[in-house]
Amino acid sequence: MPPRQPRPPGAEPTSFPDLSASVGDRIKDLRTQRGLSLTALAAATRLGKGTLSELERGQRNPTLDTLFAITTALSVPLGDLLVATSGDLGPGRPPGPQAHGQNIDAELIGRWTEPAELVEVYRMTVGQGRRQSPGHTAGVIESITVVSGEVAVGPTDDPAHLTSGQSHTFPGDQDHVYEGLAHHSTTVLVMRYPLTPETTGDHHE
Amino acid sequence: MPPRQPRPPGAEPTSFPDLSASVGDRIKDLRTQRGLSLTALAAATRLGKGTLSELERGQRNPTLDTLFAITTALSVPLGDLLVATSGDLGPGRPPGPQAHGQNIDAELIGRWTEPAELVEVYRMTVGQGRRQSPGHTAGVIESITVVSGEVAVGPTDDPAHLTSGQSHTFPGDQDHVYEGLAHHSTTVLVMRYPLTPETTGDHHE
DNA sequence: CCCTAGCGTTCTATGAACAGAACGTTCCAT
DNA sequence: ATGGAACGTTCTGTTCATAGAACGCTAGGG
Repeated sequence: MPPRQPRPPGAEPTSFPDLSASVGDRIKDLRTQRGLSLTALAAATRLGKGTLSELERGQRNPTLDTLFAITTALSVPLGDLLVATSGDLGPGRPPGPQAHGQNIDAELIGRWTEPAELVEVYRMTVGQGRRQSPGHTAGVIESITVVSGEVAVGPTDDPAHLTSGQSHTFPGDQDHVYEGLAHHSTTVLVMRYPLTPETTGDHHE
Repeated sequence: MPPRQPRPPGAEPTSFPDLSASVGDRIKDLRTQRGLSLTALAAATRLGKGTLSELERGQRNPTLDTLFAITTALSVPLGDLLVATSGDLGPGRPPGPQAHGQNIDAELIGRWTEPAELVEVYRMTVGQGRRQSPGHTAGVIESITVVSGEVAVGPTDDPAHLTSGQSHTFPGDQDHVYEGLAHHSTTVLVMRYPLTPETTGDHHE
């Protein structure tokens, strides 16, 4: 569907139902592609689910903040909402942008490839308590920066104790632990996966 | 869900623009490029010129309709406003001691509010050379994690030397430096702006 | 000196975007 | 059947983006 027509002078000054509708369609496509419910996307974006419901049906005129919250949760560039061309979102990426643990939530906010590695950036919130993580694929390196709260992270036998503003880097391919020491902690997690020839890169600048 | 950005009184706009500010800068650039006054652009877009004035200064959170009206009047694609975080960082700010300068690109990939602060996450790429950054608004804290390459960052008089996987945290409200030591470096930058309850609005009703 | 004309900013009222709760539905488990 | 869990929709009150007017500023002309 054409996203919209450049409105000739004399048309309605307010509200372009075409535009809102096409953006809404696009959001719904992206959401369902990932198998997310409205409730899940609402949680990931921190938007009201009523808001999303009406947005998807073109009954709202979203603000820039709202659009940005949605695109980052869905990990697409902002422009992707505005070119309603039914662009499929590239290869893989079935799992969706966020993962749940009892105590841990991770939302993918950035992902790109370097010459020799794939980089993913997560916003991770950690509730109080300890959580073991088995090693991931070989060669993975994790860097965590604490935004708020207090955590102990790192190799199971030698975790680092971090508070606001502190960072730590450790190998992600051996068992490690995330332990929330405050009631609620927010962190930024950078994961770097060595690029094997099979791991085909993704797009996005 | 992000309620509203902090706009500390009397402070210059940050040179790591938040989303609204960067879009505002972009609009102003495009408008002045064309020799248009606010009044003229208001007429062309059928928006209030007060609206445009505040938009350009990052004091509003425009809706999709508003953005569309502006882009069509200026005949640029909508996406042109939204990638405004790429490119030069801080419009022509510092004639400082930068040797090669300008070689910095920052893309906003995450943004949310904590109870007491606004958090922004950038993917920042740094070319070789040194770049001074003037202090941003009071209380800002920056944390940088190097993904690839090699940089020296921090307070101008005491920068830290970082390579892949290393991180550093420093106050962003005093002069600091970003220096790329490798030909090309990629980093993740976390900026935290204190949210003081009263700085939310410059006017009240 | 006024005056007027253009500029960008600030003010005021209104309507809409928003969060969150309440609702109706469907689909399981018991 | 009955409960409850998940879904998407609708409702309600609050916040904020918007239009347009009023304002202050800087010329330039008579």
